[in-house]
Amino acid sequence: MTALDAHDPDQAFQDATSVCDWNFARHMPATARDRILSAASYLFCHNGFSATGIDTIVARAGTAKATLYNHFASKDVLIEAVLEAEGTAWRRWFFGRLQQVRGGPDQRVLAVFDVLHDWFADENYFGCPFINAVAEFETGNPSIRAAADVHKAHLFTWLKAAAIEMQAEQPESVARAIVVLVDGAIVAAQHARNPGFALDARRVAAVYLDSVRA
Amino acid sequence: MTALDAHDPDQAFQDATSVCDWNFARHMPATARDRILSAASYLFCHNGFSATGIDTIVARAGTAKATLYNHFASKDVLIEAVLEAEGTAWRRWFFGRLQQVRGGPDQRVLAVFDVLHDWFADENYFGCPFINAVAEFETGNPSIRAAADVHKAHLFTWLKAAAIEMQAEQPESVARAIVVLVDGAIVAAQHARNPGFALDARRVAAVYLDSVRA
DNA sequence: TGAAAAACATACAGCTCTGTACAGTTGCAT
DNA sequence: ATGCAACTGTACAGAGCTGTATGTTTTTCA
Repeated sequence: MTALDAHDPDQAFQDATSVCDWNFARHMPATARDRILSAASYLFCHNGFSATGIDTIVARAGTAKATLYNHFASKDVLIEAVLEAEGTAWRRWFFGRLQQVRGGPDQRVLAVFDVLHDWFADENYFGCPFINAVAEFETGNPSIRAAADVHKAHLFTWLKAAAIEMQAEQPESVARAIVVLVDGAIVAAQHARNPGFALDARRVAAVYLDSVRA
Repeated sequence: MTALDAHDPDQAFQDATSVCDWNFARHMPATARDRILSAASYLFCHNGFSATGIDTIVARAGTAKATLYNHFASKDVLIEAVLEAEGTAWRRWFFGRLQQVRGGPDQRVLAVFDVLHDWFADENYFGCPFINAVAEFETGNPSIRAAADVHKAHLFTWLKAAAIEMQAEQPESVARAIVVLVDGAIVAAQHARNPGFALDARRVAAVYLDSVRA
């Protein structure tokens, strides 16, 4: 850990500024609140939620501990705020990329896995923060599960709309199938540190979508 | 938490004895070492690794703390031992179930998702311990990742053998695809608390296997 | 039966972590 | 310029957690 040289904010955000920008922590944050959110997000994703202490966060953010507790009532509240900020930024990036795709609904669904591939290839990819949070707080904090539910609902809704557009007979069933492929790619790529699982998932999705086309 | 009444070992294992037996913690353990492993496994899976303290483990196991440290040098060593024991028991159950399946290799691969469904339906299902452990110790303890790799390698090898048997052109590619579906089903079922995702994954796998049959 | 090994109960040392207190400093708007 | 709000730096209280020490009781096995 380099908690000491991270005392300088410029230094702290240097290694987080590269490749693509799915992570809101990439943008040099102006306010102290944003610096805290950004530092916490980086550390939570790298080292886990419980394993990351408040002192490490404020050291990386370059703020005083009192400032953190002025903005966030407790570590749990901070975790929820990080998940919400990270989720919002990720969805903006993800669905923004998908909006640029030309082609029919099935092409758009297949593009999901291309965008995932870019995500997985990032050096700062350590799995989906929501999946990791649910894994860590299994039966502990219910509001963390709720945040994950909201996040996953966005993807499900998008997929179901695409399935309807491609006139699938059971659009919810199609959406669930693609969700399984997305979650599986996320976890497999995280474990193997190999973005290629996105393309494996894509192959399967292509075959599957062929079978449900009206 | 019922750490107090769990002082009685019989009581402690009562709520863990039901349905099916993928979990070695189900069997009333004889030795103190097994009781510790079993209690730790239960608590780690329910509440997470960091969130579970040594005192809670020995309270549930009904042993003295010194006994725990006689058998396991540290909490990290205990975590590794739990993962190994849980992984061994799970694989014995899982592949044992698959060995009873009649039919060709594709029928055997599809049966994977039926067995997963039974796993997901268990009231003590809280996701795959290895996936959860990697999520929690992302960059922390390398030997935990190694244990997860070993576990996943067993499944991959089994799937690849089945793919070879069904004369797929690229058996490794087929195995990776099924791994994605398995991981996805595990995570989706864990998040939604809905075992049905195993059947969604199965539908997709059936279509996919049709497409790769020689 | 009797000695050795294992397990038990309890207390506690040492450390880390969360969250608070407080006095001093900066920045900004009117 | 001045007042206000936000931020800083440091210290510390309180709790919890890991791991150890010690003396007693139970189990094992020859």
